[in-house]
Amino acid sequence: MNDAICVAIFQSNTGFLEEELKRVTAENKKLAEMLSVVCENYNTLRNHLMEYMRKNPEKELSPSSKKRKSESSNNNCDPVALASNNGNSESSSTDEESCKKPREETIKAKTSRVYVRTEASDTSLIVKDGYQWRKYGQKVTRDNPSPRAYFKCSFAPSCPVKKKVQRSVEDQSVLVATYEGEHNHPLPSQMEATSGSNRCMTIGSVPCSASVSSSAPTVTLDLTKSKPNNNNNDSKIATKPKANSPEQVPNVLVEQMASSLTKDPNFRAALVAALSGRLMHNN
DNA sequence: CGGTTTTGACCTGCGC
DNA sequence: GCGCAGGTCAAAACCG
Repeated sequence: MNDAICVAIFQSNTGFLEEELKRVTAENKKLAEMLSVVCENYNTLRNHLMEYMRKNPEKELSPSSKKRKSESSNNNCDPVALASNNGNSESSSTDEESCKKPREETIKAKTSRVYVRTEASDTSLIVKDGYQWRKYGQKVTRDNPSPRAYFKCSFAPSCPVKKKVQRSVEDQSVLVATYEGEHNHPLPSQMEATSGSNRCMTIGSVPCSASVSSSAPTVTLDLTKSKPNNNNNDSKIATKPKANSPEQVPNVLVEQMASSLTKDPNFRAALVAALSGRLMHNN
């Protein structure tokens, strides 16, 4: 009799574990698909850049008679940064260093840029990255008809991080978020996740969070899928016409980006928060 | 009522 | 020195 109970318990546990294994496998697959989408977006942008540069070979050299700062060349041609980086946003900072005054070098400890794809109809300049931001200004800049919004991190009063968000000139559905400085506090959503209530980080809803480390690749996120179902996410995320099929993405590149992402502590923290949040939610 | 957003004014750096 | 453009401030409006 006891044996029968033990067997029943064992079988139910096995079933549960199998179920869990299937779920984790599916989740793993989902993450791999997300990564390939990131690669795909990268390639799309790069192709756009190549095409653009082919069509306007000299335009780059004379954007306007006035070039106030190196940043202007840095800021408005996002795909340039993307492509020239070849997946490494460090090049943008080397650009800055090459032509920046020492004063700025000392002030700007770390800058990084994140590309977020949103609905074209979405006029808000909100990039959900897990942190709390307070908007302190908005300005229409010369090189871009869409306004640029200025944010400060409001989670910690002493946090020096600032963020600029502006729509890409090339693609209005892409938000370009430029981060300056480093957070001196943990990710708020991560804290919430560990306390059992993550507010916005779920894998299925595709990331409110993007890596902002300047040593990490520039990342394009696709938020056009507002809320795919957690469990049957078919991951047809990219909405733009495809320049490259996922099969064309070189494995080396995928691996390179994957390793860059996994090396980034911010990304890992966000991923852990998201996963733990989901697991807790499921259990 | 406190926090956030909006928005015009102001400050600052840069090119001419 | 002047004008322009980006960045920031701060008062008012807004919102939960």
